[in-house]
Amino acid sequence: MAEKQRRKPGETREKLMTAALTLVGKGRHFASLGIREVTRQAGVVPTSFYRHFRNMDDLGLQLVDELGLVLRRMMREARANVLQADKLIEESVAIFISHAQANRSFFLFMAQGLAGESRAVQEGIRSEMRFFASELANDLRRLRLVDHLTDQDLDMTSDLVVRSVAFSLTDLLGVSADDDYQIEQIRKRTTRFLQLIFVGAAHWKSAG
Amino acid sequence: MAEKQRRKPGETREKLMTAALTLVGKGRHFASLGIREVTRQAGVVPTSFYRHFRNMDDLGLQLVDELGLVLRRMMREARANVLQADKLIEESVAIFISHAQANRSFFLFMAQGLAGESRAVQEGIRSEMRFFASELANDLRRLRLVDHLTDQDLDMTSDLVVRSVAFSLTDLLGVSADDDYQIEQIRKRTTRFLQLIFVGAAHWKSAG
DNA sequence: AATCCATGTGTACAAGTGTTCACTAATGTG
DNA sequence: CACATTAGTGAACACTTGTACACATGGATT
Repeated sequence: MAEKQRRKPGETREKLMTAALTLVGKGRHFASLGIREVTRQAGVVPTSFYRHFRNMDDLGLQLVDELGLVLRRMMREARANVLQADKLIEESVAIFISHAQANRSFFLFMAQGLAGESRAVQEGIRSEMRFFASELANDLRRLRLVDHLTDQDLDMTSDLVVRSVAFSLTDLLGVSADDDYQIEQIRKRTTRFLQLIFVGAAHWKSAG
Repeated sequence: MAEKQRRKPGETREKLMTAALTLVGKGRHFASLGIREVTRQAGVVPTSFYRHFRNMDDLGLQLVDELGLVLRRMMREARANVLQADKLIEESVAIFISHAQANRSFFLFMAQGLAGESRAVQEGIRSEMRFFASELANDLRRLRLVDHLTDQDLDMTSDLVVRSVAFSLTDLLGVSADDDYQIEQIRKRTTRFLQLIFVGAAHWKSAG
């Protein structure tokens, strides 16, 4: 019989989170996942679940935390790789798309969670997006590309940018991961969205 | 015992769809609803479900069709009520928000379906949004406010507008329906988003 | 008036669900 | 080394689930 096999601490915990993400990656919605289902996918007995999470919402919240890490990695890479200001938008979008592909399940979870069942998860994801937007605003301020904007207007612009990119995410996750043509279309369209927004920001007069 | 009580044709069908929406309105996610749960909410025996729908996805698809009607009503009202071009954005946003409040469950369903479990529902909602965007493009063309834009750029602008509004929807549905302050904030922010986009469109040069 | 069919009802069943409990082995701490 | 804690296991529970079946009934069609 299968004996207890204790391995690295937190390994089962990680297996459970990965299992949930895997199921989401297979097309399931997080809200419809059950404890037994997740433990089965993880190759663990159902009772083990309670050693690490109180319920599925709890697991979702911890996934949001990990999502935060993914987003921070993405920001860091963008900051490191986007050198020429004139290619800023194109390159940022490209980096975003490649990260979204590499962490497909994570971003699926994020897109689902925005209108998900758990209010806490919803709020967590929203909060991550706000953080992302505020970091973007800082970067833009630092680059001094939009000096004429008030802080408030800059925040609004960043917010709109982040939302637009997030929405493109749902486009991206809707097409199969190897449909290069469609992905290229999404990349182009997202780029143009952002360009349009920045043209607007360049000519924006506050309190208009 | 409760005898069969045949009423208007399609009444049970409607009761089932309303029941699903009601549950969504109560905070449940559509993907996590079950047949028994919906029939229970509708006050109908589980087997009745199969007289009208093959499964929950099927019910979802029919909800998307009804959602289309709601959107069309909203468009019609916007066209009838937005008279002065200079208040176009403000008034459209106001109409949108009031419709979103009046049909809260419908729009919750829409927000959920965008990243939902059923690919067909997802595609249906996306298709409704495309239609909405193309209608918006037509209206803008008719009003001759953005004459310098190519058809393609006009489509892109409309698309971005619809997406931004749709995202605001998730903000709106996240706050309680009688939190006037928050709703007013969302209204203002959405209005500014659209103004920013239109400033961008006004200064947009194609093939930039 | 006879018939058909769409739509309703009740019963049944096998499978899956969340959660509790008592038990056990590995690990970190004294 | 002894011991408390953590993290794994399997069996059991009371329910809920989707779906199939046989049957009833009202309205429409013939």
